[in-house]
Amino acid sequence: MIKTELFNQQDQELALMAKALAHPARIAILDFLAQSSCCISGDISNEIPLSRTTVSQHLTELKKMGFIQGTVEGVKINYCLDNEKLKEIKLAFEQFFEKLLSKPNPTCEV
Amino acid sequence: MIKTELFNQQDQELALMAKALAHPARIAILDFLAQSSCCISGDISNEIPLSRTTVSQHLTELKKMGFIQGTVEGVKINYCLDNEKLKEIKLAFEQFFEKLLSKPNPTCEV
DNA sequence: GTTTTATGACGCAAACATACGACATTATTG
DNA sequence: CAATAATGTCGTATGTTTGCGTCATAAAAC
Repeated sequence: MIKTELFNQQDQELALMAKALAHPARIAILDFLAQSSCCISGDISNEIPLSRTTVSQHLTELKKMGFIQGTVEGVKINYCLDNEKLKEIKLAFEQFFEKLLSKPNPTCEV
Repeated sequence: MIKTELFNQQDQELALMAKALAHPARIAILDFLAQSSCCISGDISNEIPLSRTTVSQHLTELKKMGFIQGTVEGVKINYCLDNEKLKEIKLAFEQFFEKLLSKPNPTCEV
């Protein structure tokens, strides 16, 4: 019943990136990682009003799409933004919107 | 079980915009509307490999988030991009990514 | 005024996402 | 090596999205 494979590769990828941002918790996590000058581990869970388990899942999701990286440091894990990848993602969105806006508004009125 | 209301307004709004883009069909619809020099009605269904009903739902979703407008013209409906609103959305994403990238990559290595 | 055409609304089933507690794992601490 | 701490994984409940067929509606064509 899922039909995403019917669409072209580029559309699918942009949709996946958008999906990764499609939850306020994940936006908040990215915000928090950007603000903490160095990358923090499970302190993220304390900043997000969700259970540790749920936050862990959101982190996994963000990692899967390349927004963040995790570095094991003993028992702890340091998560941080992947700035290079973020630049790519930013560019993908920008180019998409540029494409949409490259034509003047059509005359929709009858 | 839904906990979005626990997050701040801005995060919620960005998440909703991202959600609207989180399906390849909706990306494809926006692409198509951008390419057709004037706005087209149900021809969109013919361009998207999904049933007319499903496309209609995706259109409703895009309209709800302000990406597109629909103008009734007799039996037909002309859909078109809302360029003004698109500019706002584009800006919101840009500012979000700027914020994330405003700090140098933290030193994640041990 | 009946038929056709273009659409949206409704309802349902299958797939996915979200949220969480309980368990497993692994590194440190004592 | 036992206890503790920091995490991830699994299973499960519930909520949401996707996709579609059928029906309703309303303009246009006959």
